[in-house]
Amino acid sequence: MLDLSFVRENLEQVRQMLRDRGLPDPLAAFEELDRERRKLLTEAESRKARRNKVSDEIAALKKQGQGASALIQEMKQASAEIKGLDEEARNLDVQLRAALRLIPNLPHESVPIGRGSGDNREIRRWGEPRQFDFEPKPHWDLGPALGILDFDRAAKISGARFAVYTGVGAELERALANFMLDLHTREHGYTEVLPPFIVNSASLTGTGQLPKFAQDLFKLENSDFWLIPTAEVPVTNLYRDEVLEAQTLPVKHCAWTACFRSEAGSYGKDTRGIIRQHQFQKVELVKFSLPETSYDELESLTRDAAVVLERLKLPYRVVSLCTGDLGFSSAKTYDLEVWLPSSREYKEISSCSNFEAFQARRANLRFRRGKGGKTEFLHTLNGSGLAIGRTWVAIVENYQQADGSVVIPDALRPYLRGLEKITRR
RNA sequence: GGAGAGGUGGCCGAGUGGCUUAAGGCGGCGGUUUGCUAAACCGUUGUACGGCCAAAAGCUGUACCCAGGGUUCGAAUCCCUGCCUCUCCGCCA
Repeated sequence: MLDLSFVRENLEQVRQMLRDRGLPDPLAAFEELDRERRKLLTEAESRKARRNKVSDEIAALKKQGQGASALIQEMKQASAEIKGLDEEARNLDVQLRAALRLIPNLPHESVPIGRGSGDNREIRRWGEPRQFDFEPKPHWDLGPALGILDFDRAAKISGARFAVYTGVGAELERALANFMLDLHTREHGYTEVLPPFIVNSASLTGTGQLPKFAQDLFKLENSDFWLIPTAEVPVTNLYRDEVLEAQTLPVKHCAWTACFRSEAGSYGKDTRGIIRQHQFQKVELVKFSLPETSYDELESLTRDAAVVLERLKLPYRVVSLCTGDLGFSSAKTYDLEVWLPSSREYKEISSCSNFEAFQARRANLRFRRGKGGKTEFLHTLNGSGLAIGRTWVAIVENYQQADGSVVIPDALRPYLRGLEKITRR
């Protein structure tokens, strides 16, 4: 959410931003609503001031044993009027906030302007895609053939967009989680968190998934419980409504969780394999930062995520998302895209974003400089470090051999009791 | 699932409709005293949104005692609903 007075004072800039993002303008009535609301508020408040004063007078009169029925009658009337004014003001406030919550974040000035993924800017590449002397197979052929992935039984017990990992397939998934968590906690200075995978709607509103993106989420029946679409939600909300001390910043957390997404509206996209699933695992990196250092923190967070790919020797590139492709809450996003030989393209495996104060305002995440300082909204950042299922895919596809076996990258072998190769058994 | 007790400022804790401008204490901050430390003493103390002001300081208004409704001229206090915490019982990995 953007700051109300910021929008009030920079209406044209906000409108230009919406055009850059290619979105309709929800601000048509904004100025009028805002003005009317403030007028009502001032009126109601001055009447309340009078009511408070007269109530004291009534108390004083009664104490002296005098009657006050004329004043009480007057205040009865006044209270009814105040009630009406309050209600009108609240109405306008609800409308105003609804409009405000539908406005996406302002992109950082370094974000390229463009309409879609075609306008994203490549920042750098790492590693060379391997030259195969045979036709590389997709993971949805390799996995079932090796007996480490089972789509048929997943469809039976759950449905489409689910997978069962078996044997070394399951172990590989677990090894990747441990490998990533160890790297980020021991070498990159993140404190591990294992949060609930179910959160309430206040948390989802804090990070911006609600109210606009409810259709992407799984909701549990007869409750205010939702399955988390990413660890970003519980971890960013850890400090909701709290005031952190400036010297503790940046606070850096990593978390392994399962993630659940309804994938409504993605019919026909990535239908084969495990690229797009209703349930997947992810290690997430989350930072709470001072405003003035948040873009440095974005660079280092992106590096921290990229190190996972480098240790696994998986070729990747870094892309800066353009205004049209940028997420709702993000001011700037780098996608890490890993090379997938079967489709001969780079595929998103991590998305690292600086939200500036956008989430902090919604979730009321603040910090204080020194003892007497004013509270300020801090900046939040997060990125996958990495999506585990997609890393699993990248390893199986990039390390496949002509005979259908898969070599385990060196860095992962200690996590798989020294196993060097996955073969059909 | 059953029974009960609770939710008040950074923390502890008082507060049964107006004398509360939320007592008192702890902590924090500033000061006096002190060779230093400690102690004692004095002062001070939250958040949000408005108004006055060029701006800051300052002054001022409103709201906030878990949340949302209600009763009342007036609610931390009375009523209703919800959420959360704790204790005991039952069930359970």
